[in-house]
Amino acid sequence: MTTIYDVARRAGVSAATVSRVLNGRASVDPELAARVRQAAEDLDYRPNAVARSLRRSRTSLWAVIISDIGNPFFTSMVRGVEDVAQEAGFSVVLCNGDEDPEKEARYVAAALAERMAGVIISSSGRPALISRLVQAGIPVVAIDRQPRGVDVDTVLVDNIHGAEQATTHLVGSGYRRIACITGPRRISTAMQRLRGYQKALTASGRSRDDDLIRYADFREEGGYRAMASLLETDEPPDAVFAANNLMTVGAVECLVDNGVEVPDRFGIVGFDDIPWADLVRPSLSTVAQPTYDLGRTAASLLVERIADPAKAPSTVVLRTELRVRESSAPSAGQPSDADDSPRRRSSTTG
Amino acid sequence: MTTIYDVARRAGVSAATVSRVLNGRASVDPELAARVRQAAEDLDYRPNAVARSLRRSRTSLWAVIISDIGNPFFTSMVRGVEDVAQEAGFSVVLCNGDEDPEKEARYVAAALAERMAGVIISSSGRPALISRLVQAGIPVVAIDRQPRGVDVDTVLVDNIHGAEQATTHLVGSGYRRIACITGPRRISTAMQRLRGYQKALTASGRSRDDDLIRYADFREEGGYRAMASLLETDEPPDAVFAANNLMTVGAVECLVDNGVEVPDRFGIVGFDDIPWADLVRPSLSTVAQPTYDLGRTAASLLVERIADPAKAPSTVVLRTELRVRESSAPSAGQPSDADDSPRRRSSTTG
DNA sequence: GTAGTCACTGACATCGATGTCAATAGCTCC
DNA sequence: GGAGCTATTGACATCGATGTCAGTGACTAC
Repeated sequence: MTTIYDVARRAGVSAATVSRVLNGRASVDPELAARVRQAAEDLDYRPNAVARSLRRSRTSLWAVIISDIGNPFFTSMVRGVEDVAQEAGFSVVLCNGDEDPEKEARYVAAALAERMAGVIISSSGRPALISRLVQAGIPVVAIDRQPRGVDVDTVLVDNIHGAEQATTHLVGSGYRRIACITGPRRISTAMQRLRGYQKALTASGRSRDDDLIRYADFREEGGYRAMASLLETDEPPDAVFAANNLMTVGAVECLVDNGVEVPDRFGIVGFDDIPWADLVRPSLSTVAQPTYDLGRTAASLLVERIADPAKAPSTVVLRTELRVRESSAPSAGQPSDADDSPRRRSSTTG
Repeated sequence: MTTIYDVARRAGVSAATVSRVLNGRASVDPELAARVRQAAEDLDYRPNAVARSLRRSRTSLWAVIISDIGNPFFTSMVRGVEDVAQEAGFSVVLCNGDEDPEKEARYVAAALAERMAGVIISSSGRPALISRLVQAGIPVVAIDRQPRGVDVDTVLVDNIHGAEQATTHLVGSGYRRIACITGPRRISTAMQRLRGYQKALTASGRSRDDDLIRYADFREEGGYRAMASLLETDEPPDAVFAANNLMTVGAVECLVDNGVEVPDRFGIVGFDDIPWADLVRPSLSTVAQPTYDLGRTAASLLVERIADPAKAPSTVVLRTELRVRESSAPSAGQPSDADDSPRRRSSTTG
């Protein structure tokens, strides 16, 4: 690979001058500048980012550590991050924490070792990981999940309100025994969505029944198993609120496998939209999150923090939106166009 | 951040000795070594990967440049890469090319500038990008898509055979006018899958009709538009082979929106599986790819290439598997259990 | 004519880790 | 006892880009 010295030699100047020309930071004689540019082009010179990072003690890479690359929620978020990052002159690399604290720790270590310019993290692990980044002076933004006991910029959605709205909707649709499949206790979104569910039940005057709550793993299989376990109880529920998209899919698969009629016999609403929600039969009611905007917002916060590392951390909360589709609307409550639209084929035959 | 000199000072040795202890490359007095390790731990010392990379002129990061992070095909592949990378002591960062040659070029530039240890790329752009990496001496493996005119390690699936099998299956199911929605002409998989389709039609004695071919963009919207345009022709098809998963979803959405009965009036098979293929109604017949193994294989090739940069490039071709579900099986040809399983609700009413 | 200002340039140190080389000490062998 | 060997250690150069500082020449102001 050609270095700055090769360019300097070819242009007949010093390395310092080449650096000045290519970074445009100081004035250089136009004729010399032209020679340098020509030499750089002739040699197809590309500055060594490693050397530059070492000298400047900062890089131009952001690490986005997401907790499950297989979850479409994160992929859309990443696009939002990328778009802002690019405008600000950063490149984004993704790290797949995979809901595995070990794996996540490895990526945090890598981000530290590589002295990344910033980190956006949706943590499934210990808040200590985030503290470590903060202590090392690496700008961090937490996204989607709130790390406990660490004071960093954070972007969240109103989980409690979203879950409350979804549960209230199930109540309003006439379901009587509403269960909740939420995520691991250590993850803030799991607990907040559970709280929203409980709040809605209390508000509608229902008694609280912990037998109706399952803590799963935010994955499809976990949702399936949790649903199966709910169906096996003495008094099975007739509706469920699932705290993320993959578990919703798992729960529906379980219902289908057990021949339970959705939505007539059983209602379901999931937190977070899924792609192709319209293609699935019955189509799924969901609490949609502004995933792209989550990413954009987090990235903007990161840009600000990099510009001013001393500023006080802020938390941004974005709103969710309940999207009612077929899975939570028993035929009695359906809008009148339900049966003649070609996109709707609700199973009212059973 | 603490440096190697801080550790050296605290342990009362030279920086060289610290380096030796921590890398275990040369013999050091056990007592000194213990002091060094203690000091490193006391100070929570983490070697600066940037400085190390500069000195060694190689990093321990792999870049995986995928063409669409929203496509589940790639997410599963990435897991395969990660698992192998970890065993070999590398970290994987993902770059989202987003089917955009510009964006992809930026990530290739970043991989070059950062002197990444290796690159696995599913290129949507010009082969020149890959050549540039090769010329710079960066180990590269092409995955999923074959770059033209560049001699690098490559991992592919048998696209022609898979497409041929899918199309033959449509022929065998009794469909008569079978269309093909493929991807951009510049992408090898698009052209190979088209060729497989054509081969199958020729083999079954059908005449070739270029009006039945659409070149879309490998995305959902493109699939939708292509399907719409096929339906608008004077002699619309009664079946379609779609060359990737997202376009298949788009095509199905278009069919549903137009009230076309699948599979009785119209058959469809897509290349590459989708998650929740079983939840979608009608469930989709697909050509499944061994995505995880694709990733593992590519990663293994990369490990070998890094170990021996001079070895001759090899190409590995993995097999696909046709998964017949509802979307390509009109009721006449259905197996007998089609109508009483709770998972099957084919629309035989129309 | 001289001091002062300005634009421009190159030499040099620096970022942090590591490879190389020479120096030292301890040992064996004859 | 001295040559020869090995094990261990630190000083130093190095990777490539860039910030700093001093020096040069041209120009202006008095």
